[in-house]
Amino acid sequence: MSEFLQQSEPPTATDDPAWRIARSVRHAILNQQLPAGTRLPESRLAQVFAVNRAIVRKALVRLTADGILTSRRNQSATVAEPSREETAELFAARRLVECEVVRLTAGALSAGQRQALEKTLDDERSAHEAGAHDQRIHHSLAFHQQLAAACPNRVLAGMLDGLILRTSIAVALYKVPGMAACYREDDHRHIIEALDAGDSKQAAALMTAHLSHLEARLDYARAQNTVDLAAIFGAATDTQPASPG
Amino acid sequence: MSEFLQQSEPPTATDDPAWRIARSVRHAILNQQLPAGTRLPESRLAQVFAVNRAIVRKALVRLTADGILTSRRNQSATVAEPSREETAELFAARRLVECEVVRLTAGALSAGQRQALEKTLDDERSAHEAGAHDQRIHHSLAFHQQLAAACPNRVLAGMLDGLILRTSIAVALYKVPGMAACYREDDHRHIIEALDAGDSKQAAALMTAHLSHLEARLDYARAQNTVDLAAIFGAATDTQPASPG
DNA sequence: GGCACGGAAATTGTTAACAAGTATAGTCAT
DNA sequence: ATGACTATACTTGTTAACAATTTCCGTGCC
Repeated sequence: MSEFLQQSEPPTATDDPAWRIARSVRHAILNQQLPAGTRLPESRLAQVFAVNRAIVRKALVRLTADGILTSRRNQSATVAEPSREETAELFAARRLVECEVVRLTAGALSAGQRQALEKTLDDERSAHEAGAHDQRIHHSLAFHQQLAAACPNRVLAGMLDGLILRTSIAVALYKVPGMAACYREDDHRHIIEALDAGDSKQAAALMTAHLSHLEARLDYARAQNTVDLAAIFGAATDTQPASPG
Repeated sequence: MSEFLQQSEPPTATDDPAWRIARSVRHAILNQQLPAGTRLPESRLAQVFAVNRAIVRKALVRLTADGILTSRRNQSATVAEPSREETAELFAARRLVECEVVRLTAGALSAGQRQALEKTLDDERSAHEAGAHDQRIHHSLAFHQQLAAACPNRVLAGMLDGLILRTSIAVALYKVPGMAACYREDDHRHIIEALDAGDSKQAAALMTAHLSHLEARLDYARAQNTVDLAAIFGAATDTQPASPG
């Protein structure tokens, strides 16, 4: 029934082990370490995170509800593989939601939020100039997430969090390899400037253009690669430790 | 992270027992049988639905992700109790999403969808004239759900499904008792007419007014009542059958 | 009468084990 | 060499039992 309302779920289950796993998976997806279609077997995740399978299952159910995993019966959960149609729908939904978010946020940024955004902008620019493609994407995503966090409407913010995740899967799936060069460096900064000026209309227009530009450079000819779960999540498996002779 | 994307999750888990439970709970909430704050203990639901607790837990995790239940650690899940602020945010989000949905749906209704909507309109009117308050609400919700189902953008449709559920909880929580009389009978019909005419702008405007009118007549002085789970879900518990004699 | 304390009941958290289904690889026949 | 077939390994589904926590109620004290 539901796949949005991401948000940080404030006090309730921060110490829930299932939540730690869900956060790790989301983080890995945002950092493009888990391409679309990647299988996530319960037992494997249970090993990697050193927890019971039931706990993994809880995280998996949640992530499936978020729409970033797909679960078929008696089969491993996999990272969602949004079709061309769904990708278009995701971008349309995100334009609608994120534009409203910036409208509501215009002129309402706290000093701390403004400062954090500025830092993200700098980090992003640095990464771009250094040619650190993955880093730039990471900071770019953080920019949008901070926008969501700054939105006074928490419901919309949660929806945007979910859409950011899902669109990032689609982008990783359909992006063209040499995409970094086409990155429009000042988009984010212009949006912040409109926000500072309290110009909600301008901010929304810039966001629409920004997202449309991103969508326009997908080419729908994907390639998926396999990954090592243990390496990504930084844990040892030691199921078959080699004994030195 | 996520609480939206309701939708029917087409092929994957239709036969999943956890799904049956989740659907029953959603249905009960939509029919105002489970007021906000109602506790839903795992063992009790396991009894009522004659399944294992793990299955119930799966449904509960999902419904929590949907934002219609809240789960605190070591405590029973309860039906969400949206605050005044969250209710306002829910309505704002729903206006945004549902207006876009009707915009996209205008002039794009299939014959079957059009016919189903017409029937719902008739049912709603009949229920209203008969003074069947609960029935009228049921058909009214069905109207909005059918609109979501008709939307070509499935992502937005899923988000709307979730928002309809959550706003219905808020409405049940904050509605004034004698609300039936204030129901604006022709709102839904006018929207359909705009949809038929392909007038997306008019349809969106009518929907905004419709939702704002609904929100405006909440009074934020709630009263919650307890309920009998077994009676609602129509199952026997027989934990302590009274022996005659 | 109200409040603090304590114990019992109820409830969720966690785990292990088994059952059932699916995918993989190897074999054999064509 | 290719195809179907079978056995094996892998993965998820389901269940029961125990541990930890919370809630509820009754008691005693102020």
